[in-house]
Amino acid sequence: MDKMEELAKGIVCVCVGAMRKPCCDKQDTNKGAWSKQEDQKLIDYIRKHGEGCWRTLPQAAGLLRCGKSCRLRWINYLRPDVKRGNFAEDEEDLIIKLHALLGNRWSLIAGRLPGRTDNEVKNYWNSHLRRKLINMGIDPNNHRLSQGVPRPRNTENNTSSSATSSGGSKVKKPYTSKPVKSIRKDMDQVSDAGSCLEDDPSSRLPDLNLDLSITTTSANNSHSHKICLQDKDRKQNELIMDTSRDNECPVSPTLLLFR
DNA sequence: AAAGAAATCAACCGCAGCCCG
DNA sequence: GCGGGCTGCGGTTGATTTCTT
Repeated sequence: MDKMEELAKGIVCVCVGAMRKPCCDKQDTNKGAWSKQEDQKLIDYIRKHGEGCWRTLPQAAGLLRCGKSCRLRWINYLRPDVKRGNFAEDEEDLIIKLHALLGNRWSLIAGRLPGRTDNEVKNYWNSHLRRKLINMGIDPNNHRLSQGVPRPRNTENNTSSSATSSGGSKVKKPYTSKPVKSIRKDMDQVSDAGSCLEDDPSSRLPDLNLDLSITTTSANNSHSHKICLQDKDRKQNELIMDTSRDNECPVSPTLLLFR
């Protein structure tokens, strides 16, 4: 079936010469996991020539990969400034807040997390944070308190569970109320992220073509993120997301967003 | 110890937007 | 203004790892 489709595509491409070329000649490219040699070739080439021109890079670097694949491998894994390992609690909070603001714009979110890639943030959201919010009774798609999901009885328990998920050891099944597959089904039933902003015109975001800059300030026990939203007209608005963790506020910083 | 289930993450795919001729 | 090429993004898949029974 697949081969027939490929064949058919090929025939069509030959017949209509002006048609858009595929990003690479799939017959001549490797797929799947990268070998160490391939990684090294890519690193060496980019060190010499720099990033860019992904389409011609594989051939120039002697790689049997398509340009897209090279770019992805470099950005997500090989780039020297890629930060690997568990997400800090700060980073988790920031992702949740930015997701509430921006929706699934992973590259924008990742851009605010030094050393993190969009793919990593996306994976982390889908595997950890989504469930975390669900468990807290928050709809991860629109960041509203959801009615169908039981509210947390003890906030402290929930915040502590969040700490474990971001901690050093891998804690499996921190939020076992729902298997992933059923969560994915749920996704179909609720609107996209940010939709809550759409059904409430008063809270609609002005324009998401924003220049976001975030500064993290930590002093003593207080902790806050300042987010500067700069729109196309260079009109700047500052949004302070107070995530202070002092004793007055035993609630997870995450929930402050929904107050 | 083994098998099955669940979780994680790297990589692929297709589309949209930008840029340039 | 239009069309084609390239890049980047987000959704999805599938292999691998880890946990549970």
